Parts: sequence; C-alpha cells; structure tokens
Amino acid sequence: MRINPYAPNEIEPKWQRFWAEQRAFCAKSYFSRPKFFGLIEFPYPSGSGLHVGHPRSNTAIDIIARKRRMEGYNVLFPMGWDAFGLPTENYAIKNKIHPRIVTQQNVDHFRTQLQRLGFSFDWSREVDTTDPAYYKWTQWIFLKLHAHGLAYKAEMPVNWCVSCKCGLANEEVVDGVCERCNGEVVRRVRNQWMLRITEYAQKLLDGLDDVDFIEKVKTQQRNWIGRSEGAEVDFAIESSEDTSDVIRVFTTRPDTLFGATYMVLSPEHPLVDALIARGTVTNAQAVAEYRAAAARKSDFERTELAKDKSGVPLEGVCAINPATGKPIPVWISDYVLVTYGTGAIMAVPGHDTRDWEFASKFGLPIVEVVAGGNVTEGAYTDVADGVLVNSGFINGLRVAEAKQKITDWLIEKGLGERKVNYKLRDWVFSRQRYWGEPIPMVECPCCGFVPVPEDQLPITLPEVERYEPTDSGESPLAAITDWVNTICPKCNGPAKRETDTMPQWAGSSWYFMRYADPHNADALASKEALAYWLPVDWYNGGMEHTTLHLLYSRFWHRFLYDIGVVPTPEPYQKRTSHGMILGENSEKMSKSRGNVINPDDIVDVMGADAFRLYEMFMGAFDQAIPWSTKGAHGCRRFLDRVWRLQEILTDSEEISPALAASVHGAIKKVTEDYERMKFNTAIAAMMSLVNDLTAAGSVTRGELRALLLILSPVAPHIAEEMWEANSFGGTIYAQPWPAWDEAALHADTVEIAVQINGKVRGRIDVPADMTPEQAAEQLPSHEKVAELLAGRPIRKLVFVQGRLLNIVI
RNA sequence: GCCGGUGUGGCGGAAUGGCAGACGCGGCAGAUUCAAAAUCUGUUUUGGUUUCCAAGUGGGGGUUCAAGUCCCUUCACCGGCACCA
Repeated sequence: MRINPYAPNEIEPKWQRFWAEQRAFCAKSYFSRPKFFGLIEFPYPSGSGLHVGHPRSNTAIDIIARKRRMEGYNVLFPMGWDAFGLPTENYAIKNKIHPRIVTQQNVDHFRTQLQRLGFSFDWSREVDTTDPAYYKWTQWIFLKLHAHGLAYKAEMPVNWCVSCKCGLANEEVVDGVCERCNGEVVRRVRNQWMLRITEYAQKLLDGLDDVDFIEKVKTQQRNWIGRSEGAEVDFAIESSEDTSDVIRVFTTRPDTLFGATYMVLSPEHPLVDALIARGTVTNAQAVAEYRAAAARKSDFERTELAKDKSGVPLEGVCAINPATGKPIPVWISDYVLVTYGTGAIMAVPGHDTRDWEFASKFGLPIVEVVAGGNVTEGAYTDVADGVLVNSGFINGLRVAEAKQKITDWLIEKGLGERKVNYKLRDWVFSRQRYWGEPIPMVECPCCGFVPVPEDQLPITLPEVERYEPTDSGESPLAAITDWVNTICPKCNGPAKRETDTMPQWAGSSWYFMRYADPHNADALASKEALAYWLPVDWYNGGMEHTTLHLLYSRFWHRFLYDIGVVPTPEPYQKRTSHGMILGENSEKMSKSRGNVINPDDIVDVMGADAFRLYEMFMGAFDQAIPWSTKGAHGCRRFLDRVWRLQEILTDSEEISPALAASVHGAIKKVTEDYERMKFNTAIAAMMSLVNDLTAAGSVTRGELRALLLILSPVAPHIAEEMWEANSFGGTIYAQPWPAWDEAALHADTVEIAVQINGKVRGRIDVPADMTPEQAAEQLPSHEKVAELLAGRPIRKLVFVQGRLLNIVI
C-alpha cells in the first residue's frame, strides 16, 4: 500500500495543539492515586534562547514522565522560569528596556521553543520567580529564616566582582573569577545579609544517606561541606600578664601534640592586634607590614602563591606546648586562614606537609612523634599504621588510640575539647543589583533591622528610571528615596528599607514546592498538595549546580521541614545528571567558538521527534558528547523506516511467532533501559526491531502496536499520528505500558560457540535448556565437535548454558 | 597534591567474567535515475599465504577453562576540590 511520506512539520504542530486542547498532561488534583513528580531544572530565560543542552535533560525526564503516565501514575511534570538575574539586567541596561519587558520576551521565546519539542509539561502550573505573587513567598521564607536566627547581617569580607559590581557567594567564585562573567574578584568588606547554612552542615551531610543521588553528586557535596573531626586545644602564652590570653587551635591530629614545635596565627587573627597594642610584640613594624601585604592580596593570589610559604615571627611572644611544657615560637602566616577553625594552628612539621615546608624554610625544629617515616626528608602523614614516639604518656600507641587518649587528657586538664569543623561557609545573601527579590527588612535608627510584617508582603520592586549598578557598591534601589523611606514596623518612626536584593539562587531554592499548588495566594502551597507531591521523585540537572542550587535548595527545604512547612526532610528522592553536549569540533559550545547548534534549525529540517531521538541516542546519557548533525539525520532515517512499516502492514492483531522474540525482547530492553537512563541502547533495540520487521517483509498490527507504544515516549508525535492513522483506538499517551512475555524471549534451540582452549573454533545448535551434565555426555560425540577435537584427549569441559562450550585439551 | 571519572574500528558508541565491535554515522561497491538528491541492497577492526590463520579494547604484569570486564602497576585525558590544620 502506498502511503504519504512522513511529514513531521505537519503532524507535530497538529499533535501539540491536540495535547494542549485535551489538557493531556495536566497533573490531577486527586490526591489518592499514586503520583510521580518528575523535575528538570527550570531554565534561566536568556536572550539567546534554548540551546541543545536543555532538551537533553528535558527529553530524558519527558520520557520517564510519559512512561509513568502509561503505567498509571498521576504525573506532575512542570516547567517555569528562573528569571531574576544579571544577564537580563545587563541586557536591559544596554538596550534601555525594562528588565521586566526583557524577561517577558525571553520567556515567550523559550516557551515557544520548548512547545515545539513536544514536552509533556503541565503548562497550567508555570511559575516565574520574578512574579510578585511568587516572590512574595521567597520573601516569606527569608522572614522565617530571619525569625529563626538563620539570616543575619554582618560586616564581612566578600568576594566582589569588579565587572558585575556585585558581591558573590563563595560557591559563585570559580578559579578566582566570577562564575557568571569571568570578571576579576577582589575582597571587599561590606555589611551583608548572610544565611547560616553552616548551622545545617551536619543535617545536609546526613540527609545524603537517605536519598538516591548519583554517587558523584553525593561525593561533591560531602567534599564541599568538608567535615573534619578533631580537637580544639588551648596554648598558654608565656609570661603574659593577662592569664586569660591563650591561643586556641583546631587540629585533626591531637595525637601529634608532642611534635608541635611552633604556632601560626593567621594575619587577621584578633590576638595579634591585642598583643601589638599591649606592646608585647617587639617587631611590631615588620608584623604590620606583613599583615598589610597579606590584606592586599586577593584570595586568588593567595591560592596562586600557595606553594611558596611566607611569614613573620611574633618576636617577644612565646606559647607553651601543653604536652611538653616547653616554650615554642609564634608566627603569623597567610597559609593559615582566618575563616577556618580558630584562625590559628599548632604546627607539627614532622607530620604535616605544609608545616614541614614552612619549618624547613624558616629553620624551625622538626620532631618525629609518629614512627614510620623519615622526617628529615618530608612530613610523614600516614595515619593507618603509625606508632607514637617521643610523646610521653602516649608513646607506643597507634595513632587512633593516641588521639582518644590525649584528647581525654586535654579535656580532663581543661585544656581542650572534641570538636567538629566544616569547610562550608555561611551563604552571602545580598546582591547590590536591581533585578532580584527585595530583602524584606527595614533599618530603623532606634530598633535596628526590623523584619517587614508578613501581611505587607510582597515588597515589590519599585519602578525606576535607572537600574545601573553603582561604583559605590550600593544597590540602585538606594537612589529611589520614596521607596527607601518608610516607617519602622516596630516603633512607627522614620526608617529605611534594605536596598540589597537577593541572589539568583533564592527563587530557585523552593520553586519545586510551588509547582504543587502554583496559584495559592495564602501559602507557598497547601499542606495537602505538599504532602501529596513531595518529595520530587526524580530530578535531573547539571553537575555545575551540585554545590550551588542543589545544596541551597536542600538547605531551605530542610529548614522548612524543621519548622513544619513541608512534610519531608529531603526535597529530592532521586538526582541524576546529564553530560554536556559539545560542538561538532568536540569543544564546548559557545558563541565565541562559533559552534553553537540551534535546536530550531534542526527541528525545521528533520522534525522534533528526530531531534529528541538523536539527543537520546547520541551517546551515554551521563557523558559529554559532541554533536553530529549527520548522526541526527540517521535518527530521521530511522523514523522514515518506522513510517514506511505502514506500507507492509497486515490485518493481523497477532505477533507472528518468528518475530515474537524480537518484539518481546525489545519491549523488555526498552522498558528496563529507560529506567536506567540507557536511552542510547533502548533506541538501538528499537532500531534492531525495525530492521527485523522490515526484513520479514510484512508487519502485523500487533507488532506495530508494540513498537509504537515503546517508541512513543521518545518520539511522541509520530507515534500518536500512526496510532490514529491505523485506528488503534484512543490516544497513545493514555495507553497502558506494554508488558513482555518472558516465555517468548527464549527459542527452543540456541547456537553456541565451541571453544578449544578458549578460542572460538566453531558453532553448533543445541537445545536451549541443555544442562552441563547433558553437555558433557552428548557434546564430545557431536559431529562438529569431534571434528574440531581431531581425536585429541579432553582435559576439561566447560559448558555455559545458552552461550558456549569450552574444551581444554 | 587529594578525590572522582574515562581510555574499545575512520567517528559516536555496544558488550550480567562467556562468540569484542550491537545500533548509528562515515566510507566503498551496486540498484534506481537523463543526472543529482533521497531511497534501497551488499560491504566495511587490522594484517596475512583470504572456505582459513594471526593479532586486537592506552602500556606492562597477574588471577581464570575463559578478561574490555577482576587484581597489581604504569601512562594519557576530562571533571571536582585545593594552604581547610
């Protein structure tokens, strides 16, 4: 039978309209059915539109969402816009358009592009972080954090991006430059809003044990949180008039206390000021110069110069090693960070690489206290099987025992305590820009910072003439006096609004909750909706968000759980990650490299289904992969072949016995591979099936039906069209997912390989259920086997059912 | 430096310890065509003395009847962290 050629440009818009009219993918609000909440990171609607990376993640979860619907789940698969942010603001400034207009244009463009690709999003639940009805609740969460002591204002040295004219969180500084614009980052002291994420370090760590995240993500988050166990120890300062003067250090190796031969304070350590002020330091001039030089260095320079240690002794100051009772010198050096631990260390050059370098350079004594290495050549840092020496009452103990014993001793003497430290720093939450959520705080000359009462939310962004950032480091909002000037909610006196705005990460830290109940005006979402939909069952996104968005949103969610707003401690049950799509030249896709592929162009030429199919087929889902337009054509050719199966279609509803193994094998393989995100092999299995069907010369309706069902999550338009054209009944998206018949997978006889000494020498057909015993009895006399043996004696015979026979001679 | 990951044809990549190279791209040959595109058929790891033999999954060693897969060692590339005491 002749059929019209496959014309995706006609059938794809048709089905997209149909799905929209049917409200086919709207999540239902009956809370009794089993649910599935599938999520992909909502995009930042940039001016350049969708790139080919977005659809990789989107298609993957779209496949799962469509499969879940067919399996009977009530599916929530939403989409929205993370629309606050600097690029929009910068574009608005450059082109003199209000950021709101820019955002609207970009969102419309993105929506159109996404809809062309046929994703089964529930568009009735679209959220936009810049909508006051949305950011009202972002501000509300901030007030809750503040009420629970987790938001505070502090004078902090911050990472200041010179080109964005804006402070950055630690997580936003990459290789010493701004993550967004690659601009120079310097340290500036500013009064900043901070979120006490460190309070949640342990909970964020523990929570990882209960979720199904790919291991890479867990490891990165654990490293970022950076827990270390150890002890804090007090070192007295010799001949100090003030007996309360001690230097407290943090160490993970209290067992090496006898080997602490000097101490180092960070240049910013407050005790240095005190000692200088008191005149104890005899080389105050040199110390002041060193501190000034250290302060001038950016964090980047400090790290760059890491290899070459520098420092100055505090002459006239001596500390007492509490274990040996001996005086030891005190230095300052910028290899000790003021932001970690106590900002001071006991230096054990025998067993710490950095201390060893420092001691070698400045001729400080190096003492061995753990046997096993050679401390004249380098620090011995192995803790696995070292034994303590030169260490008084802990001599002869292994490192682990020595740690316990000396810590107990320190506690008993009142010289120290057990302590856990984290590398995680508090989250710098202020940005000095216009296009962000206003922080709902008021500064009153009498009452200090006062939270805006909840019933006054949202605090909306004022209309302004100019939203350029200022060189003074003040937010552009500061110039809008009739917005800034307000009254104190507490004393009704004149007061000023906080003019800093929230960072980009604020709105995205809770957006998934809003999808549960996006139009709720009385709460961020109803308790009932949250109880039903949370946690997100499957969240796919980029690795670049592991220590940013993913960690931040876990923090907010855990906090909201602690105050009874959300029903689960963790927001995401499962987290997976896709590999990047590179340009055809295997380099990262970027405008400047000129290797950007625009999805629209591909869809124009070969259709959305072929595009989706190729994005899933091109390689292992979790690995970076170069784009190949030729490869994409191969996927279009596959869909053409699927389409042409209609030319050889018969009336039978059966699956012909000759093809049963092929068809059922494909159903099984595709079903399992979708779940494991092995989309490439699932598609390969469908290609093989189509090859088999084509080779058979005719296709039954039963066979085509099975193929369309398993193909439909990846290529929904063609599946829907062929389903309708051949009157299979109803719509394919609402069909039940097909089951496979295990019995049909296995033929009665199988061809196995015959190996002699592990080398394949021939093939024979044997019954599929032949046991090793039967094989040992029957096969040596098999005509072909005997021929291969040529009379040589059999030493050993290995038979693997359905696979091979290996004869050792 | 530390922690992950990856190394397989010309290319993207398959392969519960059991017949390496599935599937696709590209190439080559043929069919169709006035011709081209598209499509279809065949072929395509390498080297040979070509119904067959040998070699072959970054390199070297090992375990095993059997190793891309497990163990040891080494190299290269990618990602993350990096003076965190």
